[in-house]
Amino acid sequence: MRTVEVGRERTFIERARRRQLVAAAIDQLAEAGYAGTTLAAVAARAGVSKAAVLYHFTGGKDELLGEVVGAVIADANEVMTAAVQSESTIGDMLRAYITSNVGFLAAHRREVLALLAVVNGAGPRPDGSSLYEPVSERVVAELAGLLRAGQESGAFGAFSPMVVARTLRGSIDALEPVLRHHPEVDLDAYAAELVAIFEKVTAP
Amino acid sequence: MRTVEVGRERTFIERARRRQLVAAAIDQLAEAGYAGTTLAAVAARAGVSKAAVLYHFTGGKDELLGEVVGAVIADANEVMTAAVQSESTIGDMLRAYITSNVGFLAAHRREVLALLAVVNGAGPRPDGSSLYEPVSERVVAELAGLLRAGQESGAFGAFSPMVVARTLRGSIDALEPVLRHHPEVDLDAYAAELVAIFEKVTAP
Amino acid sequence: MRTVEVGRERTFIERARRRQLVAAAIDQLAEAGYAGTTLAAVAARAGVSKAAVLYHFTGGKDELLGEVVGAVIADANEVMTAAVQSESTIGDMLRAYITSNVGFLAAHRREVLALLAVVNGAGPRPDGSSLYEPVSERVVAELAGLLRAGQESGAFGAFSPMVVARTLRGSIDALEPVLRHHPEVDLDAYAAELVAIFEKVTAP
Amino acid sequence: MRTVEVGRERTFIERARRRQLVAAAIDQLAEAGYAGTTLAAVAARAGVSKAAVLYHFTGGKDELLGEVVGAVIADANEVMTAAVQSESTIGDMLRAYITSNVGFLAAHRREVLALLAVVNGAGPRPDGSSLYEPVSERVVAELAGLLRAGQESGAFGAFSPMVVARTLRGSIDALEPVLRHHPEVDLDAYAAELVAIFEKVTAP
DNA sequence: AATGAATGAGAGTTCATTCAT
DNA sequence: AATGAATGAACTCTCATTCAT
Repeated sequence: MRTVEVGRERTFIERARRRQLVAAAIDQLAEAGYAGTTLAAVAARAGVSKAAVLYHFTGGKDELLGEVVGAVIADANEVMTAAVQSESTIGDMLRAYITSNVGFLAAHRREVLALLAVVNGAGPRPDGSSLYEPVSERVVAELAGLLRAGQESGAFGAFSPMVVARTLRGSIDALEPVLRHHPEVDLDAYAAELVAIFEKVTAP
Repeated sequence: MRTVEVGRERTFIERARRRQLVAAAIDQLAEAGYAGTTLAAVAARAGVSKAAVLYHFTGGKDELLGEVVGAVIADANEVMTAAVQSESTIGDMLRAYITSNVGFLAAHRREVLALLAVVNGAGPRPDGSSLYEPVSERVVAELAGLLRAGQESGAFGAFSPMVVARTLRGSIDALEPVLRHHPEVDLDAYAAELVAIFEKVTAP
Repeated sequence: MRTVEVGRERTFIERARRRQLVAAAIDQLAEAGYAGTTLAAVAARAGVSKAAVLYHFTGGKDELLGEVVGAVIADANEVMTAAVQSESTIGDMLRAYITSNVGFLAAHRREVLALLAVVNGAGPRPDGSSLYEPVSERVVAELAGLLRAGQESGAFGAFSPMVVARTLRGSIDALEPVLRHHPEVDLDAYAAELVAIFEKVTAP
Repeated sequence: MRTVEVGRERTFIERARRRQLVAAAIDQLAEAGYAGTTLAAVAARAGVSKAAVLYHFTGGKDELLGEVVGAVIADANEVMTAAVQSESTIGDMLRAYITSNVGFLAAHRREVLALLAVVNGAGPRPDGSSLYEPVSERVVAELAGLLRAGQESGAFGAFSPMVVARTLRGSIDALEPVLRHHPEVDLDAYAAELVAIFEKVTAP
């Protein structure tokens, strides 16, 4: 019964409602976490009925949360890709990667908290597979690629690209409690510190 | 909310049962994640009834998971404190911190996966408070203290202790997917890489 | 409950649409059964919106399914009445009843499956009343009348007209699984067997 | 999560509760039909909560209704097998089949109405397969076997065993509206009429 | 004539928790 | 010390129906 019409056209109003519902879901996730994000809560936040949410997201909660994840990742990707690609040296690219990433976190606290809530909250599937971990692993792999390229070009020194990539991702993800509980922290300064740290790490 | 009935005596058998149930909870958390860890699942794993779990953990699921967190943290603390305190220079202490931490991860995969499942999976309480984040924050603060001491003694160079502390914690927590999905990774080598990284970062 | 708005005029287009929707409902009933026949499914099959179905069938699902029942029964009636009335002896009439009925089943599998789906699937109303059983009872009563007339004219022997009428109806309705799952069965031969059976039963 | 411990032991109380719930389901099915038989209705009838029903029938509604079907079929089988096997000639067996079957209907109206409600109401599965039709088909096949044996022994005349078997089943199933709406009908007499009918049909 | 949007009522199901035994 | 039985609250999801446009 679940129609999977891939390229299905959407009206303007429908797109607006979907955006509104995704926004409500993001807010709810950021504030109440994965477990606290029920369809009822999202619907109430958006001022509509539960059924309305399911009307717009035929795929149910999965589709809604999937859209949250997709939307935030797409936004972040856009910002970061632009920042990284506008640089010419690999060292500058790494700097841009860090600063644009932290910048995105600072500018989209709620979105990022929501993303982390979903990715951490949606445990392993009953069959053991994991829904979102492949995404993270891909991100780490790409980052490792950048680092390895830097080494090959002589811009970076010796280190294990995978370990440093994982370390960098972990360093950025570790900002979650800061986002949530320490809004007073100056994230630009934080980004500058991170840049300094990874300059030391990658120095030739 | 965790009741701390001061002076509550426990018989030997009772302590044994509690330990058994905590172990079952750890296994369940490591395999099925936070959402997959229901009282029924834990009880079944331990071969007892749901009611038995609640008999031993009057505080309900919260108390059980709290005990999981407490037990794993206590174990880790013991190992790491011993390792760190057996060193004499601050640099060696940092190295010991990292290697003993990764060593603990390697030796207690299930426990650590369980701990992370609880800490990441248990969202904010309905009242907004957070159950486990203070623990992490305390850990970060202690680590920052160590780093700051190193700076004051001249053993370490200039950097933001809080940022590096958070970075180090994030780096270690980022090992979770490795623990879960890449058992082939040599964690001793990984620890050595991490040591190298943070030697560069803290170098005077 | 079926509203009979006397004198309600319908345009040509409206009648066509209704016929189309009834046809879609028949197809859906035949394939997916009573439970699988939702307004959404019928609308999708007809290529219109759910709301369109309700626009044409103000009485809602009840009216739509009622029309299905009515249409199929009317069709069957027409065929069978013609067949029966073209015979002159009562014995021939009974034969014609059976063969034309099975013939209708063979020629209108989908319609008959749909009819049976509705009649068997629609349970008693909440108030206890039954929507379609009166129809069946009327059919049985008419058939019993034919049999009784045969007895009074001396063409048939002794038997309970009501029991034989019910038996004959049951015999024909028992063809449902054949229609659905055994399309290879030769229904003409089946009809001939039924005729033979009821000739024995009604023989003087 | 659904444990399928086949040979699972049940306590006395549990068996009693299950029987009670099956009885409540039978009553509900007989009175309100398949669609009217919700877990809430069954639970209310039994004076327990919905959750209690699911506590005793881990498999949910499917298991409950399956038990209804199984129980009624087992009861009917017992009665009819005993009746048929206590006869020595095939002709007597057929008579016993009919009378014991109608006798069971008379003595267990509600059970039989419930059985028919489930078998007719549970439409085709989404995958197209049917849950209970195989049962009916098996019954028809067995009956046809009996008839064929009668023919081979010379006790019965010429006819199609499958058609007569289907006809007999249909004849008995056609008693449903009588059970439901005509409690005044004398079912012993009805059975005698059926016996007479099928004696004529099977006469050598 | 027809629809997209929205909804309320109710479905089956899960789970932490209570309580008499 | 431990349990079987039971429950209430909450969850996701389905469906016939309404209504402004």
